[in-house]
Amino acid sequence: MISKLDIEKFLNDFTVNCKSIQRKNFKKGHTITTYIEKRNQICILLNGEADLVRYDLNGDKTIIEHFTKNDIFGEAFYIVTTNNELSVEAKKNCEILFFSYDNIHQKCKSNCKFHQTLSENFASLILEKVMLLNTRVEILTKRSIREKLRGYFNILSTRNLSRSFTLPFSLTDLADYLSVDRSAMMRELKSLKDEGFIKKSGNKITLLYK
Amino acid sequence: MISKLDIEKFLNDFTVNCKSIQRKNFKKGHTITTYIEKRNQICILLNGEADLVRYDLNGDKTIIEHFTKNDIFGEAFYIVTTNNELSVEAKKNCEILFFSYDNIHQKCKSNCKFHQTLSENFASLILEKVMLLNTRVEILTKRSIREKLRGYFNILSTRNLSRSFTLPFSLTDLADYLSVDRSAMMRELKSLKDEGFIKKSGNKITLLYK
DNA sequence: GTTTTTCTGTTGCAAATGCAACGAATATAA
DNA sequence: TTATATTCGTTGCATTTGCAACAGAAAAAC
Repeated sequence: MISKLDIEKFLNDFTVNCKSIQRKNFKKGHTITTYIEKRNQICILLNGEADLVRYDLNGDKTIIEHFTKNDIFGEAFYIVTTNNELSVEAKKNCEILFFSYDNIHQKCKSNCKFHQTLSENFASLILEKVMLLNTRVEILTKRSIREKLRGYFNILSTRNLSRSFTLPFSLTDLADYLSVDRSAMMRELKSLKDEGFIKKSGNKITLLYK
Repeated sequence: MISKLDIEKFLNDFTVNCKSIQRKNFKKGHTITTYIEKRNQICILLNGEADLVRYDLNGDKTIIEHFTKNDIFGEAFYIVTTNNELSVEAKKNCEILFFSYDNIHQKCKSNCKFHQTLSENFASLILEKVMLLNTRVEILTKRSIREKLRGYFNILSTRNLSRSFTLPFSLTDLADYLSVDRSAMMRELKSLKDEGFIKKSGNKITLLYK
């Protein structure tokens, strides 16, 4: 089963000279791609950080997903409706691998080894995405900010095999990830601290009770 | 690309006598499976309806996913942590196909045609799940009940190629799907109706404005 | 056909959340 | 190093949302 890290390994081992796979660079702040038409595009973020964002009719911006190194994304995963105007924005300088879902299982003319490996392991790659999405849904379905925070902290704690962990992004972004108001979240963090459930210094959290 | 409907076709065409794929029936109200240990189990709901539910520490029940005919689910899609106690409950009599992720790509000894087809099309099956989850996340990230309702209605309307559509489940379940309080949602539905955004009779909705 | 259960529609009230705004602290760019 | 932008931490206040409760409608079970 291929993991996120293995992508890197394969890229190092085999030169990508296959025409159906493209590699591009984007500067911070630029738009990497938009989900408008159905081109079945799939992208892998090799380096940098990017957000999948939605702009509401009233101009409000919402971060739907946050991508880090080796994350997989693209409009191929979305049912594009006219109501959604989704785009992926580079939060730092990004290096992206583009290819199409349609030719993923086709034999590559240049007999490119990376293409072959990608095809063989595509299922596992998506499976990881499913797991991430399931985690996100489980947190988003919690009814209160407190429950969302505790749910997310528990996951981070389990992942880290420790009661202490560092948040993978800023508190501002955390509020976006949990889809709650930042100040309300800060208030709740303070309560959790005051009531002795967590210890917090900057972005480092320690769970005190189970 | 295999679709949900094709599963049915394959089941009709080929008898499933492969040992690594099991078929079981469950009566309404019974537990189909639990996500506790990591057995990499994958299930396909052939008939009936089921819910993936979570029981909180205080006993509250939350519906995380609702499955209908030919949906795919299972603990293989979850990062199981000790904090989650997830189980799948039959809401109606259910017929389920069980198999393991581990042996999905292994050659089946009985040379079973279904197994082979499943293996070849597994990626597409999961891809559909990703799309469903993305839709769900997009709705859950909306900040107000009104926005959630409008977002969901827009999706149903687009899917149906019409401004009128029937909700795929009860209003009680809709509240669960949107992860909001039912009475608060009813209040919001009433406002939407009173303000002329929608027309509603029972479970049939018509969008009046864009 | 009758009983039992679930679902719908509503409301008053309490509690949680979002909004706006601010200075201080950090981080990033020039 | 200084200037500029972003993030953090906090608060008062308005609004939304959740909770509890109930009666009638509809659906399911018997």
